Amino acid sequence: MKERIKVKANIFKALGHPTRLWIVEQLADGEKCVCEFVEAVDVDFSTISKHLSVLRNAGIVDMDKRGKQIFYRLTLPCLLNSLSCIDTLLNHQIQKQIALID
Amino acid sequence: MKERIKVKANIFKALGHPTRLWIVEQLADGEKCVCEFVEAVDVDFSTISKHLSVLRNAGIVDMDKRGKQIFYRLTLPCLLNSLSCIDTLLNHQIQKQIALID
DNA sequence: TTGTCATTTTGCCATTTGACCAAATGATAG
DNA sequence: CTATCATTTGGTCAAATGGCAAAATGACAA
Repeated sequence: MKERIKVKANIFKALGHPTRLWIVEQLADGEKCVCEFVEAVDVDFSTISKHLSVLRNAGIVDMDKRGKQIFYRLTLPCLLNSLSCIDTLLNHQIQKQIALID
Repeated sequence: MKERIKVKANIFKALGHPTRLWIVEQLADGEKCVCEFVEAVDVDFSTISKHLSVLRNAGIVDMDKRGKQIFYRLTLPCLLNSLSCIDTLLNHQIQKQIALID
């Protein structure tokens, strides 16, 4: 009961960083190699690796080693689709921020 | 695009703390007074208050002042219902943890 | 109005946790 | 062995957490 909510909060926490959320969204299309992430983001190689390990520990992604490269994929592809309410919330937030600028 | 993902990550981050996630789940039934949270959790009044402000800033809850008390409610009640995939993920995680103990 | 109590938020401080880079280590292909 | 791809470790700086005390806010009585 208490343990359950901790594990669940940990899943959300893992998604609660722009770079990690971006990685997860990239994986919506299918698996990707670590090197692809590194090319696209302007941070150190080790930083991406660390973010991937956070996602792994939260159980959001799985890894698959093939040859020299390591490929990551979502453990549950439904993850992003099921968050439509979060998107509604997001749109509210964006509107609010725009209102603040005006 | 980049701003969008930051705001979205912030919503997840807000949900990524056991106490805050617990609060959000309590609000599934409807609005609650701050004092009700404090009674149920063994932390300082100010700690709950701060968690509530994090949820407010993320746009997850709204507040409503009535008399001496302040009532909080979910801005979008769909929030909890739409997270079924997270629950599946959670069950996987729980199973994994149980497996580690055995 | 003035004072007081109850409810909640804020400010300040100490501790912990998280993020990032750089260097070191591990694993695998050629 | 060497080169390549990825993770781990160490150190440093920023952010999050939580407790305590003080400040706001509103209700209510004198």
